[in-house]
Amino acid sequence: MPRQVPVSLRPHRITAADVARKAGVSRSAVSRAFTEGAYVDKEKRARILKVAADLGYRPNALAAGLQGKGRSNLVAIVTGDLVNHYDGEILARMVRQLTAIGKWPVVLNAGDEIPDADVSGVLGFPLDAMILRGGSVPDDVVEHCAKLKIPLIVSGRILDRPGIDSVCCDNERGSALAVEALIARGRRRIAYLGGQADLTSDRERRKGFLDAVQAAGLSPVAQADGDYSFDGGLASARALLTAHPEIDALFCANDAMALGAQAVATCELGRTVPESLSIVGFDDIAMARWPTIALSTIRNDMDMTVTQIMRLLAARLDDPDAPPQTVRTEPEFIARGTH
Amino acid sequence: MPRQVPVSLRPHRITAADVARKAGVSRSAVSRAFTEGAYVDKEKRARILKVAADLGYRPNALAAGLQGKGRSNLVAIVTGDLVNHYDGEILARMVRQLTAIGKWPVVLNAGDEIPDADVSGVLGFPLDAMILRGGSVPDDVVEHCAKLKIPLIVSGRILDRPGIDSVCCDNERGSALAVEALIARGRRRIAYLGGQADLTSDRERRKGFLDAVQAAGLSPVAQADGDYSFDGGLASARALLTAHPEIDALFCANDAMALGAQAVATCELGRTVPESLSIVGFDDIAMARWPTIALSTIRNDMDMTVTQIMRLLAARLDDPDAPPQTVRTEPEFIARGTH
DNA sequence: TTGTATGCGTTATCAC
DNA sequence: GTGATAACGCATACAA
Repeated sequence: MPRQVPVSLRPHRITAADVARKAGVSRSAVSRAFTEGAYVDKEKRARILKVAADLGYRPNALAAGLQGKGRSNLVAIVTGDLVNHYDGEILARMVRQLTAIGKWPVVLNAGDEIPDADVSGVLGFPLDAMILRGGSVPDDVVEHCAKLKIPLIVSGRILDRPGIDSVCCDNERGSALAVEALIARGRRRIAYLGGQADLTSDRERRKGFLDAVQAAGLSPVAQADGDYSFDGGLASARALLTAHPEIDALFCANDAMALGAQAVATCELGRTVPESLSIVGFDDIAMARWPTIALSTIRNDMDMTVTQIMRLLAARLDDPDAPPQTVRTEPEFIARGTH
Repeated sequence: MPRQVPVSLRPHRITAADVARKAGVSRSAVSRAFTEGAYVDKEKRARILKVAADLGYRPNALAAGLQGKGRSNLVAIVTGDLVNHYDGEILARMVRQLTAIGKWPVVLNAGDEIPDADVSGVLGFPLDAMILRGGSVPDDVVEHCAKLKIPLIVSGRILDRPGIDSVCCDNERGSALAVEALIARGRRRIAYLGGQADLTSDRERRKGFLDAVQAAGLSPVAQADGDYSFDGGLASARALLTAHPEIDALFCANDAMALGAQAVATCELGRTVPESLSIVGFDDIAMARWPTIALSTIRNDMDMTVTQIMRLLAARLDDPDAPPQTVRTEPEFIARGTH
C-alpha cells in the first residue's frame, strides 16, 4: 500500500526523514547528529550535517517542543505601551536577554489594558513562562497560568499571590527621594502628577509622596491622575497648574508625564523650569539624559530589573515548585536640570 | 500492560485525552468541540467545554501547528534598536496588527546588526512568515528562508531578490521634499547628516539629498555618516558644525540624529534653531510633535507602512507562489519649528 | 453525529 | 554505535 501524499496548503518543509533518505541513514541518526553529545560516528555526523545543510534542513522546533521532556522555549512577554519609552527600553533588554539563553519571546502589546483574549490565546502554546509588564494583572490571567502550570513573572508591581515571582522598584522609597530633593531645593508647594490611580505602581508612588511630604511637615498642594503618557501628563499638568498657580514643584509618576508637564508649563503657561517650577520624573528613560531634556528623575534601574527578571525566570525553570520570590530594586535620585 | 507514567521535568499539562476521560467522550469529540463549525451535538459540546474550563484545558498550539494542514501562526519580527523610537513605534503597531489576525509575533532585537545566530535559531520554528525591519539583510538569512519556504517580508528597504516582498518609503523623494523646504526657507548652505552609509535607506536618502541640492543649483556644504542614534547624531553634528560653521541647515537621515544635532547645536555650540540653523529630520516619530521638540521632519508614515506589511503578508499567506510585490510609501514634509 | 485510526516531525528508549 | 519504535497532543479522513 503506497503511502498517500497529502495535498497540503503549506509548502513541504524538509524533515529528518528526507535527510535520512538522502544520506542513507536512519532518522534516528539524523536526530542524533543534531543532538549535542549524542553517540554518532564522527564521520557519519559530518556527512549528515552536510546533507542537511544542502537540503536546508532544520529540526522543527514545534515537534521538538512537543516531545515529552522538551521545552517549547517560548516565553510570552506582555508589555505596556511602547510609546512611553520605559516599556520599550525594558522590552529591548528582555528580548536580548531571552534570546541569549535560547528562549524566544512572543510579544503582546498591552497598551492601556491587558488584552484578555490575546493573553488567553497565547496560552495555547506550552510557554516556558510568561512575563507581565505594565498594566494591571487580571485575575483570570493568573488563574489561567496557574491551571496551565505556566510560570508567571510579574514586573512593575508586586503580586502577593502564591506561586508568582515579581520584581518591582521600591516605589515609595523613590517618591521619598524625589520629595527630599525638591525640599532640599527649597520647594514647599509640591504637587503630585499621578498615573492611573488603579495601578499598584501609582498607588505606591502616591503613598510615598504623601508620606514624605507629611514627614517634612508640609501638605501636598494638589494631586492629579494621569495615564502615564506624554499627552496625559500635559493635560493633567495644565489643569493642575491652572487651578493651583502657586505650585512650585511637580513630582510626576513617570518620565513621559514629566515631559508633558514641562511642555505645557514652558510652552503654554509661561513658566520656566526649574526657575519658577521644579519637575521631577520617575524611571530615567534614555531621553532624560539628553542635554536638551536633562530631566531630573528617579532612576528605576532597567538593567537591574531585567537582570532580576532573568534570575527569577532561571530559578523558576530550574524548580517549578520553589517558593515564589519577590524582589525590590533600589531607586536613585538623578539630579539634572529640571528640579 | 499498564501505560507507563513518564517522569517528566515539565509539569503535566491537561490534554484533550484528560478532558475526554472526564467528560466520558472520545478525544475526537473534544477536538471537535473546540473546532468552529465541526459536527458535534450542541449539548455535548457544551458539556465538553464545561469540563475543559474546569480542568483549565486549552488545545496545545504546538501540536496543532504540527498538524498537516495547520499553520504555526508564529511570525518572526526582526527589528532594529528600539531606543531610536521609530522602530519601537512600528513594532508596537505590528504586534497589535498581527495579534489581531491571530498571529503571534516572535520578536528579535537586531540593534545595529542582525544577529545571524538568532535569526537562524528562530527559523527552527515553521514560521508563517518573517518580517525584517532595520539593519541590512544578510544573504544567508534570505537563503535560509527560501530553503525553508518561509515567506520573507522586508521593510525599510527594497530587496530586489526573487520571492521577497518589500515595503519602503520613497526615500529619495523624502530627501527632495526636505531640501525644497529648506531652500524655500532661504537656506543655501545645507549639509547632510547621514546614517550608516552601508544601509540602503541612507544611500537613497543621501542620493535624494544630493540630487535635490544640485537641481537647485547649489552644492552640499558637507556630509557626515552617523549611526541613526541620538548620540551618533550629536557627535557627527558636532564635527560637522565645528568644521563648517557656515552651515545654515542640516538635513538628518532620521529624527533621532536630528534631535542629537539640535542638542549639540543649541546646548554646546551656541546656535539657535531655527534662527541660525535649520534642522530637518526623517521619520516623524511621536516625539517630534511635542511642543518642546517641534521637529520639522519628513513623515515616514508608520500606519501606512504597517498596513502595507500586513497586506503583503496576507497576500503571501494566501498564495505562497504569487509574484513578489514591492511597495513605496509616499513621504510628506511636516513643517514644525526647527526649519 | 460519533468513535477509531492515522499522520504531523521530533526526541528518547530500547534492543541489537 | 545503530536502527526500529514509542510517545508527545492534536486534527481529520474514514467507517460506523
